[in-house]
Amino acid sequence: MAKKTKAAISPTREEDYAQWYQEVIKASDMSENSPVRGCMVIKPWGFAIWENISRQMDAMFKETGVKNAYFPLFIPLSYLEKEAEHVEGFAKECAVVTHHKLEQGPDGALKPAGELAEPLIVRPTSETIIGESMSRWTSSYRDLPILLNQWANVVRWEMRTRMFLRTSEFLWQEGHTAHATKEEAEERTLQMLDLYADFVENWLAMPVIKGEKTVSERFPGADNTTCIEAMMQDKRALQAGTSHFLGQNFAKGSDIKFQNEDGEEAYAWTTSWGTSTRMIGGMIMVHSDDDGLVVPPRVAPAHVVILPIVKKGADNSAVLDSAEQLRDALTAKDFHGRKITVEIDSRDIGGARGWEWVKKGIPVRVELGPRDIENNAVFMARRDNAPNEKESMDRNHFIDGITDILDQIQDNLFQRALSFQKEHTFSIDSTEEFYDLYKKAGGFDNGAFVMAHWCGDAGCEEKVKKDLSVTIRCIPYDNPQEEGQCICCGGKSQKRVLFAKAY
RNA sequence: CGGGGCGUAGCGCAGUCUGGUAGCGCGCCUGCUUUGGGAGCAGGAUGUCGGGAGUUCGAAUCUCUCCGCCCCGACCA
Repeated sequence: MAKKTKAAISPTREEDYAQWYQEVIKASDMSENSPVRGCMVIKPWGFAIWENISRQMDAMFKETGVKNAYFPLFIPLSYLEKEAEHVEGFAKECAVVTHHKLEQGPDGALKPAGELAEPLIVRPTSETIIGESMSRWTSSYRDLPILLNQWANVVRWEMRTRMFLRTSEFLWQEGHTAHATKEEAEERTLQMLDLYADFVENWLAMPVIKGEKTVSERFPGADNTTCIEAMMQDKRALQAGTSHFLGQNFAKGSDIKFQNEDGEEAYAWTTSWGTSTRMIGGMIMVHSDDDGLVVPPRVAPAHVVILPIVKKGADNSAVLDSAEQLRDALTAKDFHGRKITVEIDSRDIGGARGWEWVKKGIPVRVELGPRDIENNAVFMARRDNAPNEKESMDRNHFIDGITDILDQIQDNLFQRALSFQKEHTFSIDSTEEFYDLYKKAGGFDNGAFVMAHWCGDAGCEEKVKKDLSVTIRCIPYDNPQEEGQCICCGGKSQKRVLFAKAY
């Protein structure tokens, strides 16, 4: 008799959320720690999710006229100094290259040699080096706008790292645009924010709240930072993407000038916007459960796993042939621009086989044995249902309906996450109630998203942060103008903002 | 970077206090029996005990030092 285990992942979310997160990643075989501090190895199952994310986002960017380019990994140290706030924001966490070769000492050990005249930093973000190019490419208003994106790795020497959420090196895309007018740049900033929200909601099935950062939370050097914030299952917020209106700050720093229609010299208006492998961390924390990873079908590495019921020593060729035919019938179909991807796992390892796929979060599992073949049926389980919830289905119905099933799972995951977010979002007007809610927050229960009034004063923002470790995640666009009193000082406020504990 | 915990087989851990042959469970390999949701029995393989230095006849165990991981903070473009 099999041992009874309630959940495939130990500890459960409730028992130890941080540890659960680590275990989900390990059990799903997405990634692992590397020998390099703070850097992870992304394994095929994890990288396939990133490939699906980047393929789709890339197509969406291009639909808006953005073109891809590539800029160097190394940035001259002096470039970082071009924008004052930018230096302040980044200098402390940069990897610096000071030498260009190694020499073997008498003891055989390799030592850096050949010191560089000017040190290079490994890019933490590329505004400054892309700005340098843009300044040379821009002389007339006819050269604008410049709409660029690059898929790249960046390095930020973080003090505390967590897989996918914050690693020293991470993969991302960074868009950089330059425009002739302020209005056009602001429009682009919001256009990309909307694109991010669209992608994250429809592909990662994560509901988000769009808004603007407060001054203290802005990107260093930006005039405005917009973001999308999502709620994790521990009720903490995760920023899933940002889009910045940089004003003319970087244009002035990098000398991005052009002559306008009146023949006058003007600085360009620039934007930058980015999303990273951090989205995968968010996806894990929004959808996964105590049985492991749950991946939305649209970004899943594979959609279906077929588990043929094989007997050791017996002639399994009929079952295996039937499995291959089923795979061929499924892979002939398209699902949102990608062929249905099918795995066949015919290992003879008993029930552990099915659990492995549960833990990997594959959307659909299909058992196929002699009885099913006799009845022209399949035994199907969905990852958005309990692991033991399975149904026998007519094989042809299954094949014809597979894209509908996947769409249902995708939709179900989104609706589930949306309900969760709504259930844990409150409007609060009483300071006491606000403090009570967050004072007991920790571990699995980090309170809620709270929509509360804020007077706009940085001191109030700071006080709440100091008292409760709760920050203003954003000033949501969807919140209406309304009279109210600041949750901290009682001063006048025109709008509710989003408070939460954050990752 | 501050506080705490930890590092022993692929994974999870005991052994460390009190120095004396390297252990357990799972996994893996082989065989037989099983098989529609984490199988059973038997046999077997696998270790620079995180690295370095020291104390000692002898170090996983004691001392120093470095590295890494996890948690809580600070920081987080």
